[in-house]
Amino acid sequence: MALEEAHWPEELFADLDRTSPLPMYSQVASRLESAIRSGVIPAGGRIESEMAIAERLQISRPTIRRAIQDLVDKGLLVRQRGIGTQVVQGQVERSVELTSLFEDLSQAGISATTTLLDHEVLEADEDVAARLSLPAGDPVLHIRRRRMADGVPVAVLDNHLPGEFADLLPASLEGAGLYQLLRSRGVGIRIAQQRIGARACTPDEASLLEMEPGAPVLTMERLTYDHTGRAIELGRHAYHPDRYSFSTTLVAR
Amino acid sequence: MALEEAHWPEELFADLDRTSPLPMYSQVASRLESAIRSGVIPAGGRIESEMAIAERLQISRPTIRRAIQDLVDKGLLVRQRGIGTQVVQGQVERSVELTSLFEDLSQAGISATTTLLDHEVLEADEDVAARLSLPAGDPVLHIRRRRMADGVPVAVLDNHLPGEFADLLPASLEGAGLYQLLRSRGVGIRIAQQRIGARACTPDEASLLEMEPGAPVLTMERLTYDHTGRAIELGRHAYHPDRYSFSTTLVAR
DNA sequence: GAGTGGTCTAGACCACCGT
DNA sequence: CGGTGGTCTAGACCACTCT
Repeated sequence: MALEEAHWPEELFADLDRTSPLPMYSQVASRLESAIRSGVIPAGGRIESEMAIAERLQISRPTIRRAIQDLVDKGLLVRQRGIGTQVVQGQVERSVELTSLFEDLSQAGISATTTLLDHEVLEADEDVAARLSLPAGDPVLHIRRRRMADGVPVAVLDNHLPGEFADLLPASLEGAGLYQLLRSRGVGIRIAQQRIGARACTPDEASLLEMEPGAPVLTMERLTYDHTGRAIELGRHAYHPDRYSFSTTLVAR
Repeated sequence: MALEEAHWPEELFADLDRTSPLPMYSQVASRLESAIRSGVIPAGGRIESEMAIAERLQISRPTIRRAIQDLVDKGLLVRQRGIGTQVVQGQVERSVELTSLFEDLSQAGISATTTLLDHEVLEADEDVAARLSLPAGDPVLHIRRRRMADGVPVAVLDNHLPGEFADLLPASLEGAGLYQLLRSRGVGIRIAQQRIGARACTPDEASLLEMEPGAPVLTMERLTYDHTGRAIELGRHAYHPDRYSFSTTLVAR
């Protein structure tokens, strides 16, 4: 039985721009990705070989290879030596990148609002200090917020940050996401280690999230690092499980 | 203030083997990783430049670059153009790769045992069929298991697989992990899309997991694909939240 | 044997950072 | 300015699969 052959419309790579600040591998990957997501290249179908694409686009094989590898790492493509490269079957899920809850909601077209519940500078206890790679007793900013989506409470967010962020204004924290504020100060989140679990909600959370006391909440503890590898933020969050969940896609190397 | 300089013991890369079936980039990466995890290269410290390592090891820069990039993707290193490459601060967490619960437990030195609760061949309903990319009505194997760790119940695992796996023996399902059985049949899991949430447990789950009725459970729905991109398994699992949680580390690209 | 992806090489130019 | 990582090239050899 013959595998589906790949014949792509010529326009697919029509607007590649060698002078663009975007790297060529990125341009090729994004065009391939949209062709896959739109079904132009069908699920289960084979794509052309690396050499064939390289020759067609007049781009070297390593560059094409990198574009394809990026999509393999995203879980859209699968490769087999001696066979070729195929599109993964089944609908492709848009995976959660490293984003904040605020950005997740905004991107879904949902208006997110925030209520600031706590905003104080404390001396770091041993646990928080160790997580943030600070000496115990150093000042840390502690904030606690409630996040609503379209008027419905979704999560209670509890965060600790190094003392130098103590000047984050309460007003600004109600108007934007934390990562957004940090980015505007030149601090980009690069790495996040997180642990996801569940427990019964506290009485406090029950009233904030408008749940029955003792009802389940989804919890996430997240430690984030910036582009220099420095610990920036420790978050302990509780989510209303009917209104939020975590999606990821894993790819074996 | 001077940044910590990197002077590595000469033995670090002593046993690199060009004739090994393991690629050079993999050998270099694993040695760098253990040097970081063991503290030989301290947290926050800078490593040598790509060119310096390449010259020292007599390996080309692209190969060294790939080794380093693998560790960046794992969240162990951070790179800045014009500056160099540094180790991320804070203790490095061993992140969850694409593994099954059974393997997770085994690797932690915990003895995992399984009780088979259900084992039947059904006609796929529309939902299951769509997820597995099968026509509705096709036969599918449905299994339900309870997983114990050191004699304590940890999770209830509910799975659907394409009908061709209907010959998986009940006995073998009690003695090994599902992925392990599939691998021994030549089916390797390559991609997993998963959604993690929480809810109150059912009465059935309460007795199986030895919990109070209505207590919170951590849930995961996972759809896995093999190396050819074909959907292999749909899992719906419920975990005792005091005995299991999910850890991941995300890296921005 | 022909074609595929997996690895590796030896260069090149660039953008960016520190001094 | 020299050094760093980011991108790109044009080859090469290999292991593997299908015919």
